Amino acid sequence: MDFSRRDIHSTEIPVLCRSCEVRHKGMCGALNPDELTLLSRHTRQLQHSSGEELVGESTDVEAYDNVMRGVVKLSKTLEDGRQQIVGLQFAPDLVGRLYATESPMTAEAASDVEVCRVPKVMLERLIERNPALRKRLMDQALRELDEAREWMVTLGRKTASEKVASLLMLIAVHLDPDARGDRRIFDLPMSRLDIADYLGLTIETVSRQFSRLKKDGIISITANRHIEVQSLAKLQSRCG
Amino acid sequence: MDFSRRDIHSTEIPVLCRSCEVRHKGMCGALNPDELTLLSRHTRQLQHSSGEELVGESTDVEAYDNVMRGVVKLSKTLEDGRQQIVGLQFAPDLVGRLYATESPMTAEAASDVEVCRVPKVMLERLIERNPALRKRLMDQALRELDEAREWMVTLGRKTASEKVASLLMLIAVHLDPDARGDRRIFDLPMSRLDIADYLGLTIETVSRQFSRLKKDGIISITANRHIEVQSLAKLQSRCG
DNA sequence: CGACTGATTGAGATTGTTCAAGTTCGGTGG
DNA sequence: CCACCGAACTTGAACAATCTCAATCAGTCG
Repeated sequence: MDFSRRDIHSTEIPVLCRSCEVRHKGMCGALNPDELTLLSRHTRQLQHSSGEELVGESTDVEAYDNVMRGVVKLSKTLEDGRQQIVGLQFAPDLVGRLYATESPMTAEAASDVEVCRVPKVMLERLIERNPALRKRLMDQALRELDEAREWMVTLGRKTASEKVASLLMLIAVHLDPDARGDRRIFDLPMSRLDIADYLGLTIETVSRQFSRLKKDGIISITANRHIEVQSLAKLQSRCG
Repeated sequence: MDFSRRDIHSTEIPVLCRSCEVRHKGMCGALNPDELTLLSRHTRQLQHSSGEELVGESTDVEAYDNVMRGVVKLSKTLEDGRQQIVGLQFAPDLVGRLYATESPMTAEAASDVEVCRVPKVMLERLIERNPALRKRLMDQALRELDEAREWMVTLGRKTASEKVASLLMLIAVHLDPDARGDRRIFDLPMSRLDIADYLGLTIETVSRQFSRLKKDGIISITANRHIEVQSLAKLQSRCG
């Protein structure tokens, strides 16, 4: 969203993975110079605009994507079309189910996104040889599992209003983990429909809950996507 | 449930981990004879009766539990007491959040349970040295993540009736993965309240859905817990 | 046999959905 | 710059699903 909407689809851009500022926190931070050089010869930095699919549900996986910028949503769909978003991935997460030949879900750019695409076998060989990398990916899997279970509580036991508050909280925290103070300003990286699909609600219910949070002075919204959280503490108190 | 309800609480029984029949599929299957011997000197086989807590939410973890028999439920609770079950673990799963000092959830015996308890540091050292073990635990984490996401779809997007059918399906498959044919007979390893907490429903709704499945001839229930699935295919068709 | 726990059933209240208008936003072309 | 357009969002009213509360039933334990 903070990204001029050029009409680019999956455009390669000539930048190496190693030059990315998020690298030390992500996968690449576990690699030594030789490995980075090796990797850079096999990876491509790609841009996807909002809505583009990175990997389809039940399709073969031939590469993993390291998120450099933007937000990727993971979703699953029932036969009749009902959809559930089962995870959001922010930089510097690695997108893709390790070791699976078939993706258990769809990965799609929620906002405009920049990723570093690594061939599947390439990464898996690297994991074999590099314990630090292996540990990082293990930690990511465990963290994602924690988050998935946390979200199960939200889906199963919270009211619509608590669900919406919880999502705003989640995004506020993920988009700017180091921010201080009680206020937050950010752009939602997803549409109302995405939000509804994440929360297990309809867009109408989501909209009503946003209106209520506005009326109660906890947030203000401009241009549909631009959110100002007046008080994280008050928002937290609505999360159930 | 298939276990006489003696009043035993966390009783030690003098059997080594290596002697268990499930070992080749679980963690211990990745160990060589030396490691097994080493392990057997530091582990204890324990029995827990239904309802006993193995690990409390937000408490320190000092050991992991390898499930040998029975079902362990993982749950999280909101401040006001609303509870959500976020996972079920069957033999030969390892219970416990790897590498965390504090457990993100409660682990509790859903049925009477037998576990092999391994000290935390002991197992973590073993993981360092044994790539096969590491891979198994990585695979378990990834599988649990898949299951958690699968369940998010159920929680977020399925109707009460589909939720109940999905749970019966899940249990039928897990309790007897190798069974053939279209019928299944098993004992529910959990109470109606547990089921409700797993599905994000109330016990009344769960009960009504069971009654409906009975009326429609898809299952029959005796003694509250004993389930006969007349047709897995029909049950599947109700899973959404 | 009573008391107790867990499960079922019913009736009414509540929450969230559905369907049907409106409204706002962002882009496009005159 | 403004009018127009489609997509995304909001709002309202009726409806349906699920919850809540209360009564009843079944099985178990003393």
